[in-house]
Amino acid sequence: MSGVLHVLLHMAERDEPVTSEALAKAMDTNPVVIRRVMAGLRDQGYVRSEKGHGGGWTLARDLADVSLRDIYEALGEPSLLAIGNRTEKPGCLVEQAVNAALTRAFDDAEALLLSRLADVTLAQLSADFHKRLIGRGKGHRLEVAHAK
Amino acid sequence: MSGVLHVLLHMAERDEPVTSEALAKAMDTNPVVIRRVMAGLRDQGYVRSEKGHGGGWTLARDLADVSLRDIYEALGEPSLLAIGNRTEKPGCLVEQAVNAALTRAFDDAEALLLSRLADVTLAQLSADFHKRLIGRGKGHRLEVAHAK
DNA sequence: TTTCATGTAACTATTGATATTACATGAATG
DNA sequence: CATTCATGTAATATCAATAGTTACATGAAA
Repeated sequence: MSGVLHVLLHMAERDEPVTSEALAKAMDTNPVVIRRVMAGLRDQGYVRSEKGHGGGWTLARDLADVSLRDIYEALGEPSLLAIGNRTEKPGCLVEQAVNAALTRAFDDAEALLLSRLADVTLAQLSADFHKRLIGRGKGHRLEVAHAK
Repeated sequence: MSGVLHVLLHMAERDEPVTSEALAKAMDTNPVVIRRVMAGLRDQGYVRSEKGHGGGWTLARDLADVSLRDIYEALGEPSLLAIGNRTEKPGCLVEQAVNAALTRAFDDAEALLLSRLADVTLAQLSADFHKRLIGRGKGHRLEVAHAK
């Protein structure tokens, strides 16, 4: 999630396509990992990919039209909470009582998180970034900001 | 978390100490795992352990005095969220903007979850269990409810 | 003094996430 | 039109965290 948003914002600062290799270097990972993740976003229409010379990844949507929740969903809605119920349909009544209470708490927290993510657009993140850029050197280019 | 609460409520239904072996069988795990987890709770004063014949684990506190958050903290406050920021103190301004937004959302969700856990006591869970018990066979004994 | 139970360190196994390798497809370039 | 560059994807490997196991020590009750 964090890494994907990072990548998307860097792409927004570019006119030409960015290769998986360049992104992988910046994120300190492997190009194939980038392709796997981006493939999901492409299938949902958030980015485009081009093969061959001058190819790579480009944004397919206006930043203002995409919320963090959109991205979360495009990533396949991975589980947000680190803990959960031991079993899903327990026969034991004790466990049923425990599950009921925990599920209530978990669901509420998850719902809040999702609504917070829905409140923030990529455009807002980009604006925040440009605000931070003022008064700093021009270290915003992908390769420079992530120099080894 | 789920498993620990389960164990504590079963212990509450008993007068004599419960052995790690009995609990392990019910939780479908190993006695040593039970001891490791319970040792933490004992150090925080929530349960007592006794060696030798007739030994095992007993509750050390009134169920009404213990909230789910207390148990969570006694377990060492494991991280609640499954996702987080890629790096903690990023030099990249893009990442700083991403982190700031995500951290806000994460912190809010975590705070809500903790407050929900603080609202529920073991006594409430026990009461819910006994309510569920009405109109059901007497399948509440540890070994019966968790028969293979 | 034997049995039962916890206490704990050390080790092993399992699992999920991430990374890597290998090869195929397709687009630009000279 | 062959070469280079880039993505697409399956198969495999690595790694770290969690859980489980073994082994042995301690102490209490029978």
